[in-house]
Amino acid sequence: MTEEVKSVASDAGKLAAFIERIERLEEEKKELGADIREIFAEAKGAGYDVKVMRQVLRLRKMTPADRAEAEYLRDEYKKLLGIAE
Amino acid sequence: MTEEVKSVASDAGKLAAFIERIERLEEEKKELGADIREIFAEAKGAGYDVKVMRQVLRLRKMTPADRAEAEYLRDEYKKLLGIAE
Amino acid sequence: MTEEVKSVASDAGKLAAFIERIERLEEEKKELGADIREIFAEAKGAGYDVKVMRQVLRLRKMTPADRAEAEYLRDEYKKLLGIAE
Amino acid sequence: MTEEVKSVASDAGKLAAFIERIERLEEEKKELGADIREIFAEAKGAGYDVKVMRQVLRLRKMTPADRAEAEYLRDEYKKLLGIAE
DNA sequence: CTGCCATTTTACCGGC
DNA sequence: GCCGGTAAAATGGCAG
Repeated sequence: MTEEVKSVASDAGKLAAFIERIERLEEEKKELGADIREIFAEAKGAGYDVKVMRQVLRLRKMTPADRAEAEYLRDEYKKLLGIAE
Repeated sequence: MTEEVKSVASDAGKLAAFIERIERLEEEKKELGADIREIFAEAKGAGYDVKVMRQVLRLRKMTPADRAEAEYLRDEYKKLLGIAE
Repeated sequence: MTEEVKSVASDAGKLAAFIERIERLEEEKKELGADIREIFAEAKGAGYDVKVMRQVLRLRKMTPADRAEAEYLRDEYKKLLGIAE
Repeated sequence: MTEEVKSVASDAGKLAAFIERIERLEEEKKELGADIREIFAEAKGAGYDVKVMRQVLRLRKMTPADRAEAEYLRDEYKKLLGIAE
């Protein structure tokens, strides 16, 4: 007596609801992205270097172990290629 | 003759404030991403195909964009023809 | 149980070789960019409007892409309809 | 007796020639890009970390002064934000 | 010098 | 769990 096999056209409204909820959330996400860009612009106006800020943000996201690993690799590659410290 | 404008040692708190505001917003963005994934999971549980849903979302996004594109192309051609003859 | 697979201290020459091949190709790319700019300059000297030329180039690139796009959209819709009914 | 005011439809062939030369060069540029991506893939297959390779390439492009400046700024920001060395 | 556009780069997500 | 491709973001370059 399986009545629920695969949702099809019958509950189109349900699918539409899912889609719309997702679209709403994506819209909010987009706005947050805009807010973030605004803050970077503001920081730039205050004399900070946006690129470096992004690097730092990346570092703060990493665990200490990841950070160590990343720095280790970069240093090794630099050594192998003869880039001065 | 100060050419050095980049903010550095001064305003430790200001930089930190910018960074923290950004991190807060990124956190919210991340949460929205999680919410969206949840809805997909829910829809999947209701028998919908996630891949198809993503296609629908993409199409809904693209279709208006495409219309704008087509209009843009027409405009460009008109401009070019206006110049050439 | 070596879990460390990332190449590091070994093969200094190998890494350097990869890097140098890439740098060589990037160099060539850059030169092509310069050649292109030169042609624009030449065309400008011959009385053509660079901006318009760029539009023409863009249109010539986009028009086929757009056709592909339209076909793609049709396919997607067909697929979706095929599933829904 | 200015005969050369603005090139127009009359020398359409000339414009076409410029356009085609440019398109040819752009095509070559694109191929070089593909070649580069291929090398990265090869390096990856050999166990190298592509992301780090890109960092190193960037470093190699910088002058020592730029490099020092970038590292100085990054370190300062890290200090200000309390990121451990 | 600023804004725009193209390219590159990063992050995400489903599939294997 | 990793890899691949795909979409968004960011960076760099150019014309104005």
